[in-house]
Amino acid sequence: MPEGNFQSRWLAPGVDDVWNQFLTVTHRLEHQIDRRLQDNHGITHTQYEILVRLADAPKHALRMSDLAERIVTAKSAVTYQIGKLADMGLVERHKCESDNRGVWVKLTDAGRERLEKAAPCILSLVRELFLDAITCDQADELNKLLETWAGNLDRIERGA
Amino acid sequence: MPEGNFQSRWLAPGVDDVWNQFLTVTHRLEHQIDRRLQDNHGITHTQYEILVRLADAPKHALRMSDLAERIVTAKSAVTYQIGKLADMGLVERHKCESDNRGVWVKLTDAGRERLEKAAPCILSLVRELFLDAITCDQADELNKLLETWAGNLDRIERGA
DNA sequence: ATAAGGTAGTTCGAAATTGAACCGGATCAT
DNA sequence: ATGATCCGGTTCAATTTCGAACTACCTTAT
Repeated sequence: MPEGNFQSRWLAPGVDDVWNQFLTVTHRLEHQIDRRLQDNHGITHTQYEILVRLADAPKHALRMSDLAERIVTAKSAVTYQIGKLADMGLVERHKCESDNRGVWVKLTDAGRERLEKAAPCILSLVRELFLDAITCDQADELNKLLETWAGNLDRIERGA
Repeated sequence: MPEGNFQSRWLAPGVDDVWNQFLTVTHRLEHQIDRRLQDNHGITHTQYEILVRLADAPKHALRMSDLAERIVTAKSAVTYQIGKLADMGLVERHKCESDNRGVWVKLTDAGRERLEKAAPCILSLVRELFLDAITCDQADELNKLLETWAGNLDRIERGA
């Protein structure tokens, strides 16, 4: 650390930029998606994600914990959001027969409709911003990277 | 949409997975970083980012607005966080001579020290999780993608 | 059977983020 | 210069998130 200058390049040059760019870009992506979803369809990105997960699930229903795991948030946040979505009529809670502690969350018809209306809008944005820039080869490459990162995260989360 | 089944594959197969994985992985990455930073160094990821930006800036100082732009949050959030960091003594506010409305935020010595202690910890995590998985070629490739995405975001933010 | 420990979900309080409203201080026209 | 407008930053209320504590239920071992 010569002449009192602060160490501003933290990693190998170039690599350090990748990380910074990565953070910035992901923030900006989330921002844009959130804004468009909110403006045009009255739901947040989190809520949209919940609807998508439910739509993808068999019988369009999931347990609270599964939902929490899939959208990567605290259980309490899921309780909160499902409360809001239920108030909007987009989702319903059902008793779980096999486990009396459990709750099934099910997409309602209104929820499905809302999602079907929102999805094209948001997907066109995702394409425009994110996917159109990627060739098939790059998508494969990126996918490999994401798998690796996911694996690393599994390991760390287990180990820590 | 045959036999009432919901359209669960939104994009071309594979591509759609990339997007989902991308969201999940970024969330999990942020989570891990936040947790480690909080547990070991008593600052949040946002606060860490602010310290880094200040350290990188000439004279270790930035204007509030610049900071807001760089860490991609609302101005009010920056006001809030700088308040906290100032309470912790990691940062100082200074009058701006050239513009009496303005505020310079400057890293204090304590702030620099805190950052120097936290950086290796968080960087080793970033390496372990994120960077070690990348070859130089992949880093270049990823960098190109990020540039493109950033460009797209510029365009959209301008246009919308 | 029953006690011990684990799990599902909610509740609660604290912290963070946002957008809108606001307050000067600048800037630019006439 | 002076009035209109713009810009930097703060304040405020509303929303969201998190973690810890809690309740109720399940599971397992003895």
